Amino acid sequence: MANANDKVNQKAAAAAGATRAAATGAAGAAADADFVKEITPKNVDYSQWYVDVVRKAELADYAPVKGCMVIRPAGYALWENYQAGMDRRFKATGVQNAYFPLLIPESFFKKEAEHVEGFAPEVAWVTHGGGEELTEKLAIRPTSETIICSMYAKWIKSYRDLPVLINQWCSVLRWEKATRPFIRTTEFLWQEGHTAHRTPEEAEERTQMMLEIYRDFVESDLAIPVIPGRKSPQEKFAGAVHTYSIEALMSDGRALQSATSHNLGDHFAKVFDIQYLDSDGSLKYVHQTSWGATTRLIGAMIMVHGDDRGLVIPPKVAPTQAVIVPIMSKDRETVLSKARELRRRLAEAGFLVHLDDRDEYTPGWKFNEWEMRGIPVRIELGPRDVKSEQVVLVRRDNGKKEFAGMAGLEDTLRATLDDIQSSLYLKAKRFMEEHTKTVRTLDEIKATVEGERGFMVTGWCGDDECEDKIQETGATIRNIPFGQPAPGDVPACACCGKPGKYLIYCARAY
RNA sequence: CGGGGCGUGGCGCAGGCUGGUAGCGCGCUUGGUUUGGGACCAAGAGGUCGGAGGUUCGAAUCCUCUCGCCCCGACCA
Repeated sequence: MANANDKVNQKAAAAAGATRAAATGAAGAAADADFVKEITPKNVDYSQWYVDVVRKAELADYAPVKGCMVIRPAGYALWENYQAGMDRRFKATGVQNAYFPLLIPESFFKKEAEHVEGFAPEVAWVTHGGGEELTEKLAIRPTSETIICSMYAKWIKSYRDLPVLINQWCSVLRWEKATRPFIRTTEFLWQEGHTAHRTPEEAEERTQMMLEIYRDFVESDLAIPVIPGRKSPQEKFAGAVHTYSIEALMSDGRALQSATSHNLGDHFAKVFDIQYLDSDGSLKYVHQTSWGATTRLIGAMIMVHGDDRGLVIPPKVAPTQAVIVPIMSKDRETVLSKARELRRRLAEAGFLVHLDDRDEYTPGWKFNEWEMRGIPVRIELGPRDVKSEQVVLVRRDNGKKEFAGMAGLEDTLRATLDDIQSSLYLKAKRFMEEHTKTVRTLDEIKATVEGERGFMVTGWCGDDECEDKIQETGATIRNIPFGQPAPGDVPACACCGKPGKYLIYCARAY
């Protein structure tokens, strides 16, 4: 890593002198390498690029404990915006927030057989407290179904108590073997929604409703296109009847499960004895759902939109939407007071705007710095602009510069941010489409996984053995997308060649 | 958990083979000149070389163990 990085930087530094003179003021993607230091280019080492972006943009840093990371203010501000975007949508459907304990008694955890089996390998246990060994060890929650179900059993008595729609924002712990910042860490932040319903139909409706909320949030706010669908039985949540997911495609061609929604049926209700008296006088088990999204979505945003200059944040979730960089060469006070006035104006208009009036850095340094941090729009304001009542607007997504009149700047900025938001989505969507191909055989899957990667669309007979064979190629069935073709139009199974039962999306996944 | 790579001031690295008590660039501090794409000059501060043992008169360097990070695979959000 170090050697590759070093060589690249030397090369970039050498090239810089030659090209910098030629690249006058006009910014462009072609000039990328000249200005980027400290970030390994994507095509040299993608993983290193990712880690470099995380650290240089100060989103996170490694913590003293293996697999754990510190989410720094720049990263946490993103998460707060994600939370706001999702929380608002959850509440609009009647969901309320609550908080359940971190520690779960072993006996609770063991009740649902499939659930234990699925999570056992990655659970951390508390065995001592107050200097003494505990009589029953306590699991640090890897997910909260069990503790929440135990409470639902106490709270739910009548059909009039239903539905119960509760969500909690918290962190969970899963002892992972290989970790990467945001994508997979030992402890991670998430939300987990847990609902209880009167009928299976109502539970199923909620399961799909929540997946649709995730799809809407991820596509609208994070500008990441996704494939919504159902997980294969092998890939579903441990203890669920079935699981739905939204799958996104990262810019290295690997898929990332971005959120999941589970129909738990009455599996947990039966082992936790969550029964209600229905209007017909009979005792019935509730039907449940759970659904979650995590800080992994930050990793998705980095990998979908980021480039060799660093982070690119979609305006809708950007903690800072525009940064004003004053050029204070001469007439310092005039420029600065104009910049302050501009900041106030834009803030009053509702924009998240920052004025970088630090004296110790040159404008050029600030340009690079804010690009690395992914701020959607830069507003340059110099003596010439003050005279002509204008500013220079520079877009992070494509580097384009334009002059904008000081009057009506609010409208221009609004339109620019909107355009960046939709451009990012369209660009990602185009990438996903260009990296989605139809395959017919295992060999084709294998070749694709080892080659250009991306999504592979094919048919599947539904047998576990065939899914296992797909997994041996390094790819997995990401999901069975909604909107399946008519039974006769499903392609043949890529493994056994028998008539396909499902159209599936496969990919090498994170 | 297997295979590979790397741990040396805040960051990136050199030194290691051939042991002699640590150096470079960036950053940081102070002063000055600068400011439209990572400015310049001068003077400074900062390191028990990841950790623990061992070999040796002497260890960043050699040996053993250990911890961490990164990459590639198997499992997961």
